[in-house]
Amino acid sequence: MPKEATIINNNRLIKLLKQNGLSITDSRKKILQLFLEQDGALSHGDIEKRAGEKFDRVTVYRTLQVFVDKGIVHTIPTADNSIRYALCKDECGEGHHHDHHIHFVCDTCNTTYCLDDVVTPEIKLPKGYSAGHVEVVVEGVCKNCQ
Amino acid sequence: MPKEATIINNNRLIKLLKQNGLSITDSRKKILQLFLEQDGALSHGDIEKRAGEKFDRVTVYRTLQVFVDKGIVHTIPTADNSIRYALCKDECGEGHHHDHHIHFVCDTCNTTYCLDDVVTPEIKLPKGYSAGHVEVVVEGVCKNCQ
DNA sequence: TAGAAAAAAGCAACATTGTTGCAAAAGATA
DNA sequence: TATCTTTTGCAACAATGTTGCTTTTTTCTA
Ligand SMILES: [Mn+2]
Ligand SMILES: [Mn+2]
Ligand SMILES: [Zn+2]
Ligand SMILES: [Zn+2]
Repeated sequence: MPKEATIINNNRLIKLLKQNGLSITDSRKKILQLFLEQDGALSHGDIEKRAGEKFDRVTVYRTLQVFVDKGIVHTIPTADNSIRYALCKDECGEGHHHDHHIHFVCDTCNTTYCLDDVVTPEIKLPKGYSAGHVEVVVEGVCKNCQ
Repeated sequence: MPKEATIINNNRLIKLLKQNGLSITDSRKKILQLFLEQDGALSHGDIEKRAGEKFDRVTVYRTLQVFVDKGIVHTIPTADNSIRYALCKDECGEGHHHDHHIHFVCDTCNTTYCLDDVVTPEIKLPKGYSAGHVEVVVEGVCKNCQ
C-alpha cells in the first residue's frame, strides 16, 4: 500500500498534466515529479540521471519539449551551454510564457534558482531596437553556500 | 601585392595578438579578423564556416578558448544552447572580464549584438544571495529589421 | 639568419549531445 | 473490452565537443 504523500503527489501530477491537456504517462509523471520536489532548475542531464535508467533519452527530450510548449516549464540560458529547465510559477500557457523573474546561478554549488520575487528590470534600449523578452541571469553565491 | 587595407589590418591583428602575449599564427589572425570585421557576435559554427575549410575544428575550439582566457572575446549565453562569442571592448585581461554591457538577440535576423552603451542594471537580490556577475540578454527586433 | 626549443595545428579516435523515422506499447475514448 | 490515438523505445544518424599524440610552425638565441 503506497504512502499518503505518494498518493497526493500522484494525484497532483495527474491533475497538472490533465490541466494542460496531456495524456498521463509514466515518464511525464516522473519528470514532472522531479521538478516538483526540486528547489532549483534541472538540466537535461540531471533529469536523465534522476529519472534513472527507466526512460529512453529521446523520451526525456520529447517530454521536456512538450512541457516547454505547454508552459509547464521554462528554459534558463546559462554560460556553459547547458539549458536548465524550471517549473513555471506564473500564468504560462500553451504558446506564451510570462516568466518575468530573474535567475541565479551559484558559483559554489552550481544550483540554478528562479528568484520569483525579483522582477526583471526595465532596460532602455538604443534607438531602433525594440524589446521583447528580457532574460537576467545573476551569478554569485547562494543562500546555502555563504 | 596586398592592398593597403589588408596590410593595416594585418598589422592590427599582429599587434592585438602580441599585446596579449600570444604567438602569431594563421588561425588566430583569421579568427580575430572575423571578429573585427563583424558587427554582431559569432558562434563556433559561424566561425567554422567563415574561416573556410582552412582550419581544423579542433583549432577553432582551442583558439576560441585562448581568446576567452586572455580576455580578447567574451561569451554570450543564449536560449538555444549555442554560445556566441564577441570582442571585448572593455578593459578585459587574462583571468578577468569586465564586460558590463547587455546583449541583444534579434528575433528576425538572429544576430546577437553587444550593446556597449547599455549598462547592466543593479539587481536587488533576496537576503542570503550575493551577486557576482550579472548577465542580461534582451530578445526583440534589431535596428536593421524594424 | 640558421638551428634549437617551444608552441600550436592537424589528425584520429572517441565521448557526449541532440534528431529522426518507424514499429511496438500504452493511454484515451466510447 | 475493442478501437483509435498518442507516446515510447529503438536504431541509426548527425552534430558538437574532447583528448593524446605527431607534425608543423613560430619564437628565440647564438
Ligand atoms: Mn525561472
Ligand atoms: Mn558583449
Ligand atoms: Zn550554492
Ligand atoms: Zn535583426
